[in-house]
Amino acid sequence: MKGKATSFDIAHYAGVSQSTVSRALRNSPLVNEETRRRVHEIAKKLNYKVDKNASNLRTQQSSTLALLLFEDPTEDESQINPFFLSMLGSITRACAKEGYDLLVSFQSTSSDWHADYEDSHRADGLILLGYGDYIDYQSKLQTLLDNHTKFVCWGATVDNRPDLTVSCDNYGGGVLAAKHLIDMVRTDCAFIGDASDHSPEFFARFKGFRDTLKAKGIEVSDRKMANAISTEDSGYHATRSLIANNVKFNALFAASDLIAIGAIKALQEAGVRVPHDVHVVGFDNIAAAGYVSPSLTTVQQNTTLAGQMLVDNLLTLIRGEAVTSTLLPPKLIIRQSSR
Amino acid sequence: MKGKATSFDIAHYAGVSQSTVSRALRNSPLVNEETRRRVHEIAKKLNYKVDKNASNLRTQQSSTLALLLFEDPTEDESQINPFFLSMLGSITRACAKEGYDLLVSFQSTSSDWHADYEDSHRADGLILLGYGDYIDYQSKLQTLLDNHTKFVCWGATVDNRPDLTVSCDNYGGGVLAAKHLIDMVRTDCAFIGDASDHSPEFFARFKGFRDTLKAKGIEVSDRKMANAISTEDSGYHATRSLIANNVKFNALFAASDLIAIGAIKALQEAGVRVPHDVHVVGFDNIAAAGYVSPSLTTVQQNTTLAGQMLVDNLLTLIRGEAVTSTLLPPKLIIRQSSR
DNA sequence: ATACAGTCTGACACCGGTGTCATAATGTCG
DNA sequence: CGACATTATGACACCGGTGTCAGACTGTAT
Repeated sequence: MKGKATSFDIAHYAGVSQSTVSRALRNSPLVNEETRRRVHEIAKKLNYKVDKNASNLRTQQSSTLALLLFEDPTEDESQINPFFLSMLGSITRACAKEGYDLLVSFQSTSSDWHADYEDSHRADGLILLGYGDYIDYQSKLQTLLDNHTKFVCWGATVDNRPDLTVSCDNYGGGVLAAKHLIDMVRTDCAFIGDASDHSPEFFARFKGFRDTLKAKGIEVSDRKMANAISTEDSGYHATRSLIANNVKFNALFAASDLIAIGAIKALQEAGVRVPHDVHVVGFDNIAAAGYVSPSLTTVQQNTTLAGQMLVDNLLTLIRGEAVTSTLLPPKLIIRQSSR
Repeated sequence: MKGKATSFDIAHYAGVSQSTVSRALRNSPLVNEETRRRVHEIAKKLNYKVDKNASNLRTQQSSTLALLLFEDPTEDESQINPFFLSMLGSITRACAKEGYDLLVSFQSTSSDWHADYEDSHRADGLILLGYGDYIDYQSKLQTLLDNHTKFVCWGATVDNRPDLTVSCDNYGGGVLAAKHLIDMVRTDCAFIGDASDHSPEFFARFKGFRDTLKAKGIEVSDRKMANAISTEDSGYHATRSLIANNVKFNALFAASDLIAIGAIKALQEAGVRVPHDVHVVGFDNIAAAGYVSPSLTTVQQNTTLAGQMLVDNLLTLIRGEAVTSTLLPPKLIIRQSSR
């Protein structure tokens, strides 16, 4: 036997037609039980596997989803945002559970992601994962919509299509962080992240935080805010600039754990004690949050559930059914950095 | 225009045959420059993308690699070994660089991984990633060999086929760890990992470690060894059992960083100071190694290079050429846990 | 015996490309 | 002008399955 066995080979050995083999292997009720058993047996002996390309071509679907990861570029390309990695894990498992394969692809935020995975029938739908909105992000999403490409987004919203987004309740997370600091009587708060709508997720976290303090009559002044993207380095430098500007605060809310970790490092280097002098709260609950010293209080996003919802919603869309906007509840994890 | 455009649609608009369209799109030198331009233009306008299934079916290859991740089962399924995640990142990037797609799949170690990705023409080759050897691992690899499936392994060896393995020089890494502890005059060493050939990678690390100490006339007694799989929890409990047995040591070598992190926790809980009382050295250099307190001295595996080599070697095999066994040099990263 | 429903199977078109072969059109040279 | 190489194109089989349709066969009611 040269090359791989085909359904014709099985047909030959079983003494039936290829059509019958195809039906038997898919357990069609049309075939006789005895025939079905014989075909399965021979298939197993020949180590036969259905050719996915032929099958997909005929049925016009691929049983495959594509995960497109958009990342802020970092100096060290091999380091991936741990939060996304965690999502990747849960998405992979969710796909497996639903019997779908997963194609993974990193997209440089600058590059022209043609997102041709679905057009080329490599995948039935796309999962878009990444912070914020990049150059042309919305217009590219619009192209996807125009092409009737099925996709769901994590975090970032799609104009007029809230149903395509699965996201953590970032605003609610910001509220949790603020309430916790109010409980701890630490209301002279700084914020590090991106308080513009350039990065919608970070902005929502900030708004929830700010609004909650405001309700208590406390303002977060512009002086106490610094921009950062979600890397340790960026958080470190943003915090240093606050310190250099002689900004005073007794609590700090970071838009992500990586930022918070960088912030703690900058604070400690400046001789500021955490949590004694400054309470720090992060966002995401990445693994490292439990390892840093002091361990980091943070707002947890349930990545397991998130991955499951992304896959579920996408599959629903692919089936042509409607989905509703999905907002996942955040949860405060209190650790040493704020007590 | 309902549905997606096909090459026939383009042929129609361009006033040429479908054959010519196919050739033009692949920039065959056979087609006239002017025709080629017109076809490309129309294709772009129609948002045409080659149907991968049709193309793959005809050419009998998929431009896709499959990554199969084997993990020791943990209680929290969503947490993936960070070292593997790091590998995943570098493999993804390496694939993209070579113009290949990547299918990612988690395999429960217990489940029957038919590894049918290649048989079903979903992927041209497999990358196997996981510690150690599981039930039937070698026999399953043998099945792959029998089926002429192209694959490469990380770490674990394949009987009689060293060329199919890309791996860190685990033995050399163990040597580095031992030499470092000798330099620090901490030679009363414990080892936590798996000092049996059940887990070949861990065993090699141990051998390099043990042999180096032995050359200095120092024995690592069985009493000072405890088994653990690569989780923080497992490292924690293994260390507690050493402490409970009243085993004395002033240095500890852990077969992985996760084990080391669990070990440090157990030591600290028992009132043992790290590094003052016990020096700790890990293996992998996962991100958390830099975050824990004290930060962890460890043997770094170059995951970027490893991912690249895995992909390169696999592609070489797919081209039908020979590859040689690949061993990557480890590097010692000295941090606070050993000084 | 005839009609008819139910069960099972084979023939065949089809999915959308790719590769081969034949051939038309044009140019070149003796 | 005929022989021949060169260039550009179309026709067509093919990859390996899936879905439709027709029909053979069996059993049961009329």
